[in-house]
Amino acid sequence: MRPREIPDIVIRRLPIYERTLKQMLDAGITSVSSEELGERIGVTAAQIRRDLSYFGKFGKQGKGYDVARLAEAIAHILHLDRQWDVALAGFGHLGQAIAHYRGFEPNSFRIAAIFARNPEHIGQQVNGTVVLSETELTRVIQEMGIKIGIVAVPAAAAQNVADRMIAGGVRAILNYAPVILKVPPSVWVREIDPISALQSLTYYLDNGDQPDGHAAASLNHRLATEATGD
Amino acid sequence: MRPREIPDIVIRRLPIYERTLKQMLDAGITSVSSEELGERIGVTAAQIRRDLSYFGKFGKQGKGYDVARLAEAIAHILHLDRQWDVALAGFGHLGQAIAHYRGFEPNSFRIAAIFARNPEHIGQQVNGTVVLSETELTRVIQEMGIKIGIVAVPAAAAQNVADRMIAGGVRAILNYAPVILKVPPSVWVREIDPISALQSLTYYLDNGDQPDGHAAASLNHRLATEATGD
DNA sequence: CCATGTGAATGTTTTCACAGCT
DNA sequence: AGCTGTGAAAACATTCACATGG
Repeated sequence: MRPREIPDIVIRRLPIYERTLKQMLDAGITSVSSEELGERIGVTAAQIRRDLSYFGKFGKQGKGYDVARLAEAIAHILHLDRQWDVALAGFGHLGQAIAHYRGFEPNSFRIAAIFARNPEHIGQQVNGTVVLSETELTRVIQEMGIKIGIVAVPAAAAQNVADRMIAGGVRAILNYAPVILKVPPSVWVREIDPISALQSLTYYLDNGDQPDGHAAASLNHRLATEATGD
Repeated sequence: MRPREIPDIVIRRLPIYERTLKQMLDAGITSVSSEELGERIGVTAAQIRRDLSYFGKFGKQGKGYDVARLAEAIAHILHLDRQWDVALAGFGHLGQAIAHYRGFEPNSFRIAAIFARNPEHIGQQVNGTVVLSETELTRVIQEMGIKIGIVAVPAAAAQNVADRMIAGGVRAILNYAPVILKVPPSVWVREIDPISALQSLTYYLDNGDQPDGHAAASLNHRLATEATGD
């Protein structure tokens, strides 16, 4: 029998838990209750306890959770206790911002390959990674065994780039292009879509309504929407 | 009595419907069934019909929907039938990528003010918008009547920037910083969090599991993930 | 006959509330 | 006394399935 199916919505909350625990650890906090953690994150204590219960028992009754231990446990569940090579396709303003971002390395990722179409970009280096021609995309991804791709090319090129990443062995894609990618069932996609996010925010503006269910919607809403960056 | 409360999850799907309809229009398609639209987007036909039913009747039995008319109706619901001024805080690699992005104008937004801390950036122009000192943030936002802010500053500065945007009158924030912003109930926040997205993807990699519920999870998952406001 | 719009059924996620352990 | 982990209940979201109207 299967260990029980874990809802994707739960998986999407775990990185926030892990990040918050690491921040607490940096602040010298070594123990935390679900109540306290929930307050920092903006979710209920019950939700945190329920989410964690899918994976085991990490707390001590009457005491709470050991911050370091729980952070490690979640990192392990998410396979963050190793470094993942990522392939970046696209080197326009967005791709360059992604390539320069220093938040990947401390969080288990490394931009291990960058692909551009513009000949002027090919050969440039960012953080020690050389920009390659996008014609090499499938081959290099395959040879390097890369399983994660970031699509930061214009909408019109996104599906083609995704297809070629998948042909090279990519199984997870972070898509910044405003397009719904068609991928086989073995491939996971998360969308980063700031325009959609803004367009849904305007619904609540200027019509005199107060948003309601505000606090509750917070993290869940974010997780549901997967958004984008830019 | 209130017109009935519309779930935020529904609001978050509308921009995708609108975008897809506009793409179809560009392709010369003038009529569409919920079945066909759902297939393009990756959701069920029933979901599209249910979502639209919160707002009225837009289709013709036996015929489907008029693409242009439905796109306009959704744009109207989301208040996209006007242009929204947006304030951008942060002008590092990410902020510059956002400032240069050409996708705002055609989608009802305009980066109307940019704020930086680095003196070398202040005074620069991007698409006709001058970069101002972040010390001016609250005053300028207030004077310009800006209601939407984009936070693209380092994590440590994000809460302070958000507070000052809100003091200036901002009611909706797109947050790129990896921090949970604390905001009053009258303010909505959506998170753009690529690191979290990647960290949830790795759960599914390398453990031999096939993703399941994949197709169904797609759009909903993305929507669920974005978080915020509340 | 086709496809919408929607009650009813089903499925999923969150919250309640408390037994049980420290 | 305090807080976890979890059955059970409630709330929420999706899908079914069909009456209805073009």
